[in-house]
Amino acid sequence: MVKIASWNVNSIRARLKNLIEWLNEEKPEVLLLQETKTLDTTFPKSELEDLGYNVVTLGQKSYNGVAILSKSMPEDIIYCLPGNEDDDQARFIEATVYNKVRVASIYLPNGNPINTEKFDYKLQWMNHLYSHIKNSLESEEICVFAGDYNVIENDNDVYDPIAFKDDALTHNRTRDIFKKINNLGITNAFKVLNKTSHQYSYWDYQRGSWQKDNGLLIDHILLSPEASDLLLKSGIDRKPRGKQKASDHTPIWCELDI
DNA sequence: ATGCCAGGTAACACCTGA
Repeated sequence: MVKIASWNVNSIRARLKNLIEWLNEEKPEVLLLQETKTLDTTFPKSELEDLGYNVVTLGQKSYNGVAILSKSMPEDIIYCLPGNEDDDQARFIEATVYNKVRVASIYLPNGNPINTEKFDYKLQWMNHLYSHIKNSLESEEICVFAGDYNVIENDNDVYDPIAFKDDALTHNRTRDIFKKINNLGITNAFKVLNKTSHQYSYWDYQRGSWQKDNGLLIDHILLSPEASDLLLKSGIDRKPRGKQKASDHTPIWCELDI
């Protein structure tokens, strides 16, 4: 059994204590990180290596940043979304773990406000991701595309759909590309096993959103058919969001029969 | 319409996030 988790930590350095505590409790074999917000040179690599993880990072100063932690040695690492080589934002890293599982850590652009170049950038980035996933599926490998998608797939994934109309996370153009990705033959690891609606992975720091459960489901683990065949369990671990100095996102995870 | 909160950077204010 291999447990693969994804967590937007909102700064690896600010979250290191919480992260180490969670790794010691949950012991995932693989963790995909987003919004590490620091350069590769200032990433707290040795602290995580001390827990038995191999660490590969794509860092950036202040913003973005993704990483892969794996108890097996990551191989065949790519540091950019294929076809998007001109991107200057650190939002994608992918590697092979356990000799046969292709895992990608994805930090998809937020895209707000709509009707700006930020939204165009998001849609363009999503189109590159669609092409990459389409190409990857042709390999018939075990593929796990996980991360902060910044997509609210439907109105059951948001506490107040009215408040999020005209938002880049719910916009029809955003949802249309996400639907196209899912229609390639992808399985959403959380949703396929957890049918209750309004289960969230993100709660704003503001307005007491956590206390009121005013959340969003925007973190997703998407599986290729070969990965879906191995899916045992999945879930969202709400515990870290309730701690002191929490990230605004909480980990999402799945277990594969490997 | 704006700030609410949190993090980073740089400098004690401003940017970004979702």
